[in-house]
Amino acid sequence: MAINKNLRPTESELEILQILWQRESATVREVHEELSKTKISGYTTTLKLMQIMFEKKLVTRNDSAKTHIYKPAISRLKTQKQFLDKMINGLFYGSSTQLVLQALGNQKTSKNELEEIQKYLDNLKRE
Amino acid sequence: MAINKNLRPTESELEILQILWQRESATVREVHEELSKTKISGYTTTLKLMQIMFEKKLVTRNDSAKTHIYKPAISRLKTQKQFLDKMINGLFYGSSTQLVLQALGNQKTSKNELEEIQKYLDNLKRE
DNA sequence: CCATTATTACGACTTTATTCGTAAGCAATA
DNA sequence: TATTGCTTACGAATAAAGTCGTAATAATGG
Repeated sequence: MAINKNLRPTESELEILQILWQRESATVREVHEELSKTKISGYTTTLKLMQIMFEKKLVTRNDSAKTHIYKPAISRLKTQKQFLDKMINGLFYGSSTQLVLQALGNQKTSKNELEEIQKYLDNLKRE
Repeated sequence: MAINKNLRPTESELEILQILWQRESATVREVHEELSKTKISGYTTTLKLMQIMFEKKLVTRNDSAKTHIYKPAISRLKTQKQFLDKMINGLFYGSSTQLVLQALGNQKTSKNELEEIQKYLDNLKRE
């Protein structure tokens, strides 16, 4: 009876969470508009997804007005960590260093960003 | 008729690929033994998965002998990159730097590893 | 007050992923 | 040669994710 399976958001749910994290809160309509910029699907699809997310407690909602207002119920950081860990273990043989090197190599990273990372590394080394 | 959808390996498929990348090649039995260390499922499940992976061209196989021998058909690096990119875009708003900082913060990283990363960063900056 | 529009609720269908049972064949060996 | 065991092939059941149609209801404007 689904007591409390540790829920990982699915891919579609993640897209919706991304929007909610950015906007703090949003209606189904607003989320759907945003999603429509990059993918096609019906309004009721978005609605249904958000209702399911509510049941899973991935979002909260204020239903005092007819048009409900949704907010994320899980934190962006915690979710990122969850997925990062899965990826490190599932694809990088448990080595976060490998993942970091890959990530830096893949993308173009600006000099400023590189220095930001170096500063961060210096701090880490001091601890 | 499934011409050539760009196939992302599923979670189970990734587990199998991990093993194949490590061993270079393996039989279904060998993969299954390895998987059994960390999860329970029947032999034919592993078999079926690997057959599907063959259809999807995620692996190749030598079926000249009765017991087929499987090899990965996609590279570890390419696959890591594929998933990294998806993650950066889908969860880190396109910023690989954010992902890197998160990853370093999450896990315990040894001093040696930190220095390895720094060396790598120095090289990157020079380019 | 009535017609129109927007919203939620709900159920059903589709597709993809995972799991396994069963049948058939081969190969070693008693 | 029978028997046993390991292998592949295949189909089907189950589960999970995503999609949408339809109905009911609330809100709004003439």
